[in-house]
Amino acid sequence: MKNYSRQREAILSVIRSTDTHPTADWIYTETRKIIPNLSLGTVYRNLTELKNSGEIVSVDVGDGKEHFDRDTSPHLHLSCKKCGKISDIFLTNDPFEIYYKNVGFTPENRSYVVCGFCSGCKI
Amino acid sequence: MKNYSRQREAILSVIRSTDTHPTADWIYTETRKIIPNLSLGTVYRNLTELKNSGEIVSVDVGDGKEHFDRDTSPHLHLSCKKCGKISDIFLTNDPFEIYYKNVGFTPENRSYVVCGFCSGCKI
DNA sequence: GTATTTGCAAAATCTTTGCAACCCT
DNA sequence: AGGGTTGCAAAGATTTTGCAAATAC
Repeated sequence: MKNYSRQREAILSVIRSTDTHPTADWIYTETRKIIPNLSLGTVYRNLTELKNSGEIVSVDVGDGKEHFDRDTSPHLHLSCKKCGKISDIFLTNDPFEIYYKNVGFTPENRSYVVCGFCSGCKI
Repeated sequence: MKNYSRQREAILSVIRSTDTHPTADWIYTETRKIIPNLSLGTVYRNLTELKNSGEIVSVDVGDGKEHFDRDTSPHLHLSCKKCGKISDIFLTNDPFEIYYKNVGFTPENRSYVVCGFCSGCKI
């Protein structure tokens, strides 16, 4: 670890091209438009590598799939149970920072996800 | 939906017996000590049912498995990447409440999870 | 030249589902 | 009786991994 690869660059560029929160499979499909013989295993290996190096983060919205996010700054995700839309709310500071300090925890990946119903889908 | 069942009661009692954040498989193993011929499918079906009725919530800590929590009040989970321990931090109020109001979002399941390193595992 | 990375395919993991039998009301 | 629930097993879905060939430095 770690050498340049055309595949990794393409995968990263695809993730950076969207403000949605794509899954591995979506990233695979999109990146194959650039590198047609790309394999899914390569996508997973690179996603792991990109997470480890801090270039992307993963978001769990409770649908059983891992989602990825180009934005690594702490922010809040609102996930609508009906339409599936994931909205971002940017935070100027992390309100939980004080707790990490208190217990001596070193945060690496902050995932603040709230599932519920967006204004359009409210019951 | 919905009839009493011995299985559902046993599953719920197992979840309520621990302050860890068990997976379906752990709940299955433990509940089989009470009902030896319980099947895994029944565990999954009841976990879905218990989530829907609001008796438990699920927590995603980024390990690919769904974890469950008997505590349905909003709180923060600190998940250690090294030892795997998940610590709870109880919140007297939700600092993000203002954002839900602002965008008209109706929250149902709040999942605030931070992965990192606990004080004992700090590098 | 050595080590990393890839494509392919098989395997591993976790979760869901079809169905006949069973339990609850 | 009638409908929800179960156990079992098979199927689904997502992610990981072994390996030889290809690529990067």
